[in-house]
Amino acid sequence: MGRGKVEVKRIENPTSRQVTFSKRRNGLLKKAFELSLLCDAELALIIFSSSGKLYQYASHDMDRSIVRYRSEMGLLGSTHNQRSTTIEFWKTEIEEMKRSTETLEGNLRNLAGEDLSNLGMKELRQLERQLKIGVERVRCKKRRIVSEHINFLKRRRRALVEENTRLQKKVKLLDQQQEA
Amino acid sequence: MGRGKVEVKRIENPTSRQVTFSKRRNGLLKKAFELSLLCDAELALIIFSSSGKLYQYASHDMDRSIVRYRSEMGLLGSTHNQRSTTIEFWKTEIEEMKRSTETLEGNLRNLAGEDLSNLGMKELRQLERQLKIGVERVRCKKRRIVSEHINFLKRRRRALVEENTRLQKKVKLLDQQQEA
DNA sequence: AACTATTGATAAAG
DNA sequence: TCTTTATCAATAGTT
Repeated sequence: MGRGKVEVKRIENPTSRQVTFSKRRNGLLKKAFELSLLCDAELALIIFSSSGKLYQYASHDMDRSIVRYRSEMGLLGSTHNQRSTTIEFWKTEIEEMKRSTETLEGNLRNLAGEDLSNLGMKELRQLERQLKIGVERVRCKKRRIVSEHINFLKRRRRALVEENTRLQKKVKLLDQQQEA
Repeated sequence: MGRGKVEVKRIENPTSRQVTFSKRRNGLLKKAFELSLLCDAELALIIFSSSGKLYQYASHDMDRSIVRYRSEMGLLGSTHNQRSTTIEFWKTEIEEMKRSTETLEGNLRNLAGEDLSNLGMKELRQLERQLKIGVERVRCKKRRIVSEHINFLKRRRRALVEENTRLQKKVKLLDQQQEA
């Protein structure tokens, strides 16, 4: 995709390697994001450039995904390690969880509109959109509840009207019997 | 890239979601491979389908990349603790963290307007209020950013106007000197 | 799974 | 690094 097809092998020219890295990295991150969103998948992507710089994308939370990966793999190749079933193991588990908790709390604060200091315009726009969607969903749910309640009341009223009619007839009948 | 552009949001139809997942997953894995090869980068990619199946790609070695990622992210201090603590203690710690994580995730889903099924009218009202506050805070922050930017531009403009005036004077002066 | 019409990604150039 | 443009690659919809 570009002018002339490219052979898939290490690009020797450092400059064009860097340029290509930058472009393709962005493309890959975008596609990772789209895949997770479109298909409701959990993605974790770690990229180290040849110069050692880190780039990453995690649809949910990097640490959680890593833990999930580990446990998934653990089930498959469980033969080998006696699992250093020691405090060390649990310690790392806890550290992972703590970090992921912090991330979650950060997201939560953002959604509550707190702690917006280090967000840029782009993030703010996205956040606003997300919040609006949330409001709309909540309103929708409220409407449904109200509507259901109204329907319930309507049915109840109809039943009462019918009951009433029946009783009136009965009364009339009884009156006639008494007159006779 | 396909017939008709596609909105980047969760595909509701399960069949086409699955098909798209399959196609895009392969595309993503291929691109990840190409990036690592072309640009000599270290890549680690973990994918969980919505049904929980694991797919992965690692240019070097998944565990190595994860370790590198962790060290890059700055392992939380956690140098070492006294060994006085028992495994039981850590276990309960973990249980607590898991529970708090679940709560946090629940709140997060609520705030995103997902999973409202077990909320009553009262909770919904509160949630809506919270979301509205969030939206207002985000808008406020946005306004502040825009306003600051405008002020910056105004200052800049004023400075330029002054500069301009000064230069015009200078030019006029030079012209007069030349004429003389 | 295979086929294409289209969109999307990106190599090269500026 | 950004933009533009020409081309190739990925894939959405269809069979």
